Amino acid sequence: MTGQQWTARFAGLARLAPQTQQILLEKSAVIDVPAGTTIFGPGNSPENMLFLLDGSVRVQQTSETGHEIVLYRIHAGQSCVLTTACLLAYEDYSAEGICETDIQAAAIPRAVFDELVAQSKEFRDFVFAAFSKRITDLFLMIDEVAFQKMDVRLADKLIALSGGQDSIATTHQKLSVELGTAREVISRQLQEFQRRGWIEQGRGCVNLINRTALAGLAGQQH
Amino acid sequence: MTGQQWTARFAGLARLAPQTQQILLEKSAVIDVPAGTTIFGPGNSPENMLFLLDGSVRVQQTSETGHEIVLYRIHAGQSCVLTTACLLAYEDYSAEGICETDIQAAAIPRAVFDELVAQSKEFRDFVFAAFSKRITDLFLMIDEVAFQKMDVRLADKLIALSGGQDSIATTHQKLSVELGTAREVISRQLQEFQRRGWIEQGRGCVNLINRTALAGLAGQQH
DNA sequence: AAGATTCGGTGACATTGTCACCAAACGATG
DNA sequence: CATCGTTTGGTGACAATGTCACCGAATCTT
Repeated sequence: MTGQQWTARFAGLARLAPQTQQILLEKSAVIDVPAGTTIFGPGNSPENMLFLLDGSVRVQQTSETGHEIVLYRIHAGQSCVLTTACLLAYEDYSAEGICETDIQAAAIPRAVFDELVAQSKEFRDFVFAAFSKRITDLFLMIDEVAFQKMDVRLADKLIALSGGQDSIATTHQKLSVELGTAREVISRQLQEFQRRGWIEQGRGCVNLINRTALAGLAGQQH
Repeated sequence: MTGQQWTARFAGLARLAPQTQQILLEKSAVIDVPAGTTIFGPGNSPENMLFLLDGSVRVQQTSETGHEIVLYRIHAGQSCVLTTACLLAYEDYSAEGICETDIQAAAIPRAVFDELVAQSKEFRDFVFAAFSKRITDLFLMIDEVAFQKMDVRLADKLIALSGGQDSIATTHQKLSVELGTAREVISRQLQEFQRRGWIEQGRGCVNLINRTALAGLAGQQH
């Protein structure tokens, strides 16, 4: 992947005017970052707005009590809205972004971003749509954290993390961070799922045996 | 309050170029809405972006299980970011905005908003700062809902709702919606605060007796 | 092979959420 | 004023979840 013409690969950017795409291509740098890197976090504000070309970034937060929770993920074709937000508002991050895979991203300088927002209605719509989606997703997350039962949330998360595969490489500890709960809660719930024959467990992995049953629980609303 | 020159009254807008302020003043309509009105919600998307000149709007969400939770409030000088978001992203609202007081607002048509974002760097900064603040506040709320103890959250909320006064006109039910919990939980916790001599209760009101003690609990982080 | 670390299991208990009631206060109405 | 319905808040039992203090087994390091 050379990075040339990357604007054409994503629906949100391909509809930009040719000269707008040209500015993006000319004035941004394509960078590669290895998995595990913290690309932004407290005391580490990037100079540029990142547009993710390949890979995924996990955004999570650590509370003052030491509890962690995953807020969302950024995938290829998405911009890091929090980066954008903090670039523009001069605020400290309250969250950190960790590369879950090796990633490739376009680094767009602040001034270029501002110029594009001013010049291109399509780019404005892209940016505001990203903000909007992020906020409404956070609304849904608040609803889930506040009101959804843990078994439903865990079933939901297992389906989401499986990505169509039947085996998930993760630990109880990592799952507890995904949902903002305690490791013991995950252990008990997975035992219950196993007792029902919906999953099988190994050290560091969970195998989905009955995806339909899990999806049924996840789909329930109360 | 005539509404003339309202742009000058708010720090975020007063620094706009005079011609930008002129566009805002000329192309937006100042409207008055009585307390209790739902200014936006599912199936009720406003045509305009609202900029609040006076009063406050409570934004809350009802889950599919019927549980309610207050997400945030919009006060004078703030724009309704969710309105903005949905104007620009064509999405359905997942939340509703209810006037807590009689309000006065400037209704800015979508096209005018877009024009201002394109023309004025100061306006862009204002809008993105509002989005950024909203998102980081939602991060804090997720952290609080997921990890903070209920007594701390309630003490915090009582201080916030008091607005410096020593008497709060509210019900246990309303407080439970503020925190996304059950009425019984609020009742028990308020009884405990009363037992400690921190508050006194009347039907439909809570009187703060020992604000310092409440603030101390609210300030604790674990 | 030995020691350290990670991973997961377990029981006891505290906190919070849910449910099914109840009674008192309040408001509307005749 | 008397009555009725609604709102508000109190209560106990129980379920779900969070917290704490452990433990042993698997894995990794050296």
